[in-house]
Amino acid sequence: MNEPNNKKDHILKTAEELFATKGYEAATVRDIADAAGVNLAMISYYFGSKEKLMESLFHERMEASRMKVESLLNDKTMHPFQKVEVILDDYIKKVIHKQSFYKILLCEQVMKKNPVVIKLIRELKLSYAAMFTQLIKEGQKKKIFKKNIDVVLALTTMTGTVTQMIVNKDYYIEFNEHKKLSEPEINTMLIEKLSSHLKNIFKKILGYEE
Amino acid sequence: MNEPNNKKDHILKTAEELFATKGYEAATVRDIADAAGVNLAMISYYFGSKEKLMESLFHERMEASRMKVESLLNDKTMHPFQKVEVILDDYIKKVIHKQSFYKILLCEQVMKKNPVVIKLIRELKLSYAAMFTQLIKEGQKKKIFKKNIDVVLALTTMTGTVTQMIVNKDYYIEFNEHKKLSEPEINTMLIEKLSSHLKNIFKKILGYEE
DNA sequence: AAATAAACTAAACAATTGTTTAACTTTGCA
DNA sequence: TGCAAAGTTAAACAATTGTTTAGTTTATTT
Repeated sequence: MNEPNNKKDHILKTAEELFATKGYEAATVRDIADAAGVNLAMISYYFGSKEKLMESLFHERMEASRMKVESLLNDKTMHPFQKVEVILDDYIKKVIHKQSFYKILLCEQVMKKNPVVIKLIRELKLSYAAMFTQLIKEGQKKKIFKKNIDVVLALTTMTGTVTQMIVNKDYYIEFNEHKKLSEPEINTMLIEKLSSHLKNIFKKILGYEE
Repeated sequence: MNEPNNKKDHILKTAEELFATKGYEAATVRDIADAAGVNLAMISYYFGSKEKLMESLFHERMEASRMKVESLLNDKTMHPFQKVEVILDDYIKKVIHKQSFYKILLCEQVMKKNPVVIKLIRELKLSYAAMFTQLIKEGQKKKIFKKNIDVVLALTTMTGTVTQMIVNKDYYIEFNEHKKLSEPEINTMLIEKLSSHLKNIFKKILGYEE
């Protein structure tokens, strides 16, 4: 399931790991080739260049993690805050289960170097904001959410909290003395904690009283 | 403003800007030397190496932004939540006014490459957590804050929201149509928005009812 | 089986990297 | 003034970078 079935995907997966741990610039094509167990030239052969390898990674991963939002927005039966909860849980799981990619994403947002990557990120952010705006309006129309909600600020807290947790992970474990837990157990715990934490926060942000 | 080592500080400031925009690896010592208008060899002369230049930057900036917490914690007259508000405002202003450094800090937290830098970050994080824990305990003793507050999770939302805002800045301006504002005006607005946003959130996190 | 295309490799490529050298100029002070 | 220390420079250093080449092996098609 998670195992890449062909060589190209294997290189992509290896590159993802190295970009996340060493950074894009510091991870050389030789590092990637060695770690993937393939010849140096195979990276140019399959992707054209290191830069395009990065772009392929973003195309691949962002396509795979696209939200299934339309059905959620059009659902007339589900409660607006339940929809918010679904979005929060969906995002949290995505980030925690794909920490390597979201580390790369975070750094690329800071650098803004690769134009193709920037464009992909921009489109994702704006679609996210538009979707969330619509959802909030629905809740406001039903007098469930308060007026004058700052959408981008709300989403900034969502993405900021979760991505920052990737980086704070070790401190979190150390501070709360969860060292005995295995890696999957830690991730499950983080998802749990982040979920209730952000749902609680979003009640306040949206002015929702249950 | 005493500046005994003008040139060294100038190089440091230039390097900070380039590390923030291009990243540590991509910003070459020649880039830094050219941008600072100094000879290439001056960087090795003053700092020893590129790596130590980075470490000098962190020593310099983190020392300068050290919290004046002791007086805050020992203050018996100020309300616990007022203290939280002071901490939030202090952190927000620091990050917004020193965006370049906090971009670098963010990336370094992801990479974890330079041991000296990692150690500095770790010490800062743990001292922050310890300080905040004490503050929360004070509020709990006075029956103002609720029990079972996740300190690291709370701080993760604080740092995550603010640092993420640096990265979301352009989208925030675009989405809310604030393009006409100047850079200082934007920063003032961001500080204002983040302040009320996080104070609101922390009321919920701490279970504080005004 | 022969021919053609795809997959793969080791070696070489030019360019760039951080750092050092050795010579030169300026500064500070006895 | 004299002169050592500090500051500054252009040039060179070895190592590493991403990419390409030219050739070989493997797979597919006819």
